Amino acid sequence: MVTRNVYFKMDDKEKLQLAIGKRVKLLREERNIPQQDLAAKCNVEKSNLSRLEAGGTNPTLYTLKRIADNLGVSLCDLVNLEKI
Amino acid sequence: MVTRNVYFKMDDKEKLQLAIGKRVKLLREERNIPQQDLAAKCNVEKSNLSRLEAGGTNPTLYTLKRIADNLGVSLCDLVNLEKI
DNA sequence: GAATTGGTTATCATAAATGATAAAATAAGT
DNA sequence: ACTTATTTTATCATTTATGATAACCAATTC
Repeated sequence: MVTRNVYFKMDDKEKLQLAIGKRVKLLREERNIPQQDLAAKCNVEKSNLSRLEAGGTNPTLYTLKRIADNLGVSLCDLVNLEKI
Repeated sequence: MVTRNVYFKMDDKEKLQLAIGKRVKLLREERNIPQQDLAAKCNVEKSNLSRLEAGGTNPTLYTLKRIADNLGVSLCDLVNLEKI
């Protein structure tokens, strides 16, 4: 049995994922852009974007950058999340 | 024009990676924190952090969050990159 | 009711991020 | 020059983000 030395509580990651998902969904819906349209613009699979908005993934910087660009916000603005 | 790209053409992803790496390195050095110390605090491998600062990886949001926290900046601030 | 629209969920494959370790290179101090 | 500290680089294993596809659900619209 390998004991991993986890510095952060395990649900910090999950909270972060939920927060970024919520933020993307909010910004997208404010602009009335269907999920699949945003996905297409960003060159991400719609299933992937659905998972992301649901907090089911820990997106990479590049994925976030493409989403930010196509939502018309800065990367900084996109990751301006509620306190976690 | 012949677009043969004999000379290396950096794509957006690579530029982004270089930019975030540069930013992390700058913030870390401003605080006089050795790479290995920051890596340990963030619970990331020092080799991983070295690659990240060199622009050799496309970090996930959670990795960036841990780095931001341990550098004492917000995520928003960490990804406040030069125009790409 | 059938078709459409927007979204979700499941599964599998692949690419890539990260972990883990070691060695080599570089810088800094004595 | 000799340590010591710091960083870089290489390699391999593991985990996971993403791609790709399909099926499904819930409203709407014709």
